[in-house]
Amino acid sequence: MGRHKVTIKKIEDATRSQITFSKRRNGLIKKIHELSTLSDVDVALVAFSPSGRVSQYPSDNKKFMKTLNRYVNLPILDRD
Amino acid sequence: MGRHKVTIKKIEDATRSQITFSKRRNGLIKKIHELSTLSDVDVALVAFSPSGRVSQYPSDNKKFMKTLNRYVNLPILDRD
DNA sequence: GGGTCTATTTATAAATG
DNA sequence: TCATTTATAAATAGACC
Repeated sequence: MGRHKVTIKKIEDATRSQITFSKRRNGLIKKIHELSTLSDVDVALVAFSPSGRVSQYPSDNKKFMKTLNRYVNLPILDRD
Repeated sequence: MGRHKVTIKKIEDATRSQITFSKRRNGLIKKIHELSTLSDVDVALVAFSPSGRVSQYPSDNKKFMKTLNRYVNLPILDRD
């Protein structure tokens, strides 16, 4: 989407990579919030930026860790 | 997007909720893959379905746990 | 339960403040 | 950097199989 069609491969230009990361991370977090709300489910996301900073969803750490722990404590056969 | 505009609130009908979950989860995982590839970054996702089954990204458990551990070991001040 | 179609909404690439 | 604009690509709601 956007002015041009984009091929999904690593963006070598660091500036463009960072800009794309910021915009798409925002879109991703919005979509996760929508999925979580619409279907009333637990979702957690961790995303490292090109510079190594981290974003998470949900922003509340207790809720975030609760979802991760729910995953970790799940019998492996019930995963995916 | 789609035939009608949708309000972001819990879908009470269980069947519609499940269908929406499946479709949007697929879209979400595609977008995460794109972000991860375009900006060459680590991203991890956990999503529980309405019936309690879990989906994850990346599907490879070692890569997945590596990203989670990278997060857990990060100094709290470097988060978000 | 997953796959296809398509009208329509939404995300976003590039350009610009 | 961070926000806004706008043309265009992409996601998806509902219907169907």
